[in-house]
Amino acid sequence: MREEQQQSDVPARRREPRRDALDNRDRVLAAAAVAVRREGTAVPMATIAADAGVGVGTVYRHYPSREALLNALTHRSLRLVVAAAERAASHDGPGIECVRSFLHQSIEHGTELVLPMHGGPALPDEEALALRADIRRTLTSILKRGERDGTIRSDATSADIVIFGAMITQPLPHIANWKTTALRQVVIYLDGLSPRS
Amino acid sequence: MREEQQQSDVPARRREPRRDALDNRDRVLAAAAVAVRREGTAVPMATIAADAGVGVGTVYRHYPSREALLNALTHRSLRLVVAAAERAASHDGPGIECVRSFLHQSIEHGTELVLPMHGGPALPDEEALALRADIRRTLTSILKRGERDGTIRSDATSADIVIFGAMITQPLPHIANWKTTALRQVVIYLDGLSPRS
DNA sequence: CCATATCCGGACGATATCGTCCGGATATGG
DNA sequence: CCATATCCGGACGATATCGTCCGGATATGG
Repeated sequence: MREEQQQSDVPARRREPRRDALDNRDRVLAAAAVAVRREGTAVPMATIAADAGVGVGTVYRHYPSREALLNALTHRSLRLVVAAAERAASHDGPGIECVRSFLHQSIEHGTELVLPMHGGPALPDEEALALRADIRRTLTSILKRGERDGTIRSDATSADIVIFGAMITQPLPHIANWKTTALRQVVIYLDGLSPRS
Repeated sequence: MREEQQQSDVPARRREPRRDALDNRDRVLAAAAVAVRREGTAVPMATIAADAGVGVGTVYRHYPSREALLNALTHRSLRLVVAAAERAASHDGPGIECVRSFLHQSIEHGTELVLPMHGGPALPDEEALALRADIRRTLTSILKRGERDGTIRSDATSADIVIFGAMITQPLPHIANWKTTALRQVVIYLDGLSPRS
């Protein structure tokens, strides 16, 4: 009663995923980020599919539920923030310039980011915690450096930077050049981060 | 063929709206603000009705469409901001303390505010423009005062304050005490608003 | 090049939300 | 207190979105 089955006790070697499938997966995730930031987390899946140029079936195949999709979006955002923090930390200049770099990168990412503040899920899972820890560690080292070289006040914490970074990525749809506006807030905030005279 | 009609060429004197109707109207608007900030602008009308403790019919009677409701929410928010600015301006202390008061009041309003940054409509109508002008005027006078008494840098604009105020009213659902976090950002920002030494 | 595992699009039944409408309840003016 | 203008709740038909499923297309390994 088990003829015609492949040898089923050996976990069948699966092919690598097809290239087109991986491409579509990326396209869906990128389109979903923008769509969620534009229309909210209840944006119809059909809209995301259309924006990504695929059928709804493809969206559901890669992300079986809206929850799974939103979780993937937030993980992706956390990875983007980790990368931004590490790039900022690799700068040569004083600590405050690393912070500036981090905030500028956050602005550049713009509507690609879907974090809890933007309506994304809270994600208490292990991977998210690890990514958050990464961000905290890297930013803390930047702040320490700034404190040593006298460019950052000593009571600043990584949470301050993370929160402000998320705040300025709120797009201001009715303002034509919101990037300029965001950069302006960064200037003032960085002055606030300098040691008190 | 016009007997039994009241004299119809005189614009019929309407009764005042009933008290219960006005109460319901307010309850709906307040519940809608919180619901929209919690679930986005696509939140089901039935949810808003349930939160307000009324039937859906009552919501649609006062606000015939979702668009009308969102517009009313944003008008209400603008009125709240106007009031906050004027209360801040009536303080006796130096200019920077007026700004602090304004930002603290914004935090207190929290999820009552539904502005374009929070997903609300852009509202280019006449009343909204007048309210925005009010806000700009009042904040500008505060900044001027601060510049004169030496507590605020001279290049700060009312737009800076408005935008930052809207930014810190983004709630951070995954953070237990987001008010504390917001107040912390205000401290740093206000230091950034002080004149450079 | 061929066999086939993998993937795709989108139709379709199920479910959710919309916005109206009306029988009954209630506040108001006199 | 009474007549009635005003208002209310929620049922209901219309419409929108969900998530599955399968016939056909396509990339891959050999």
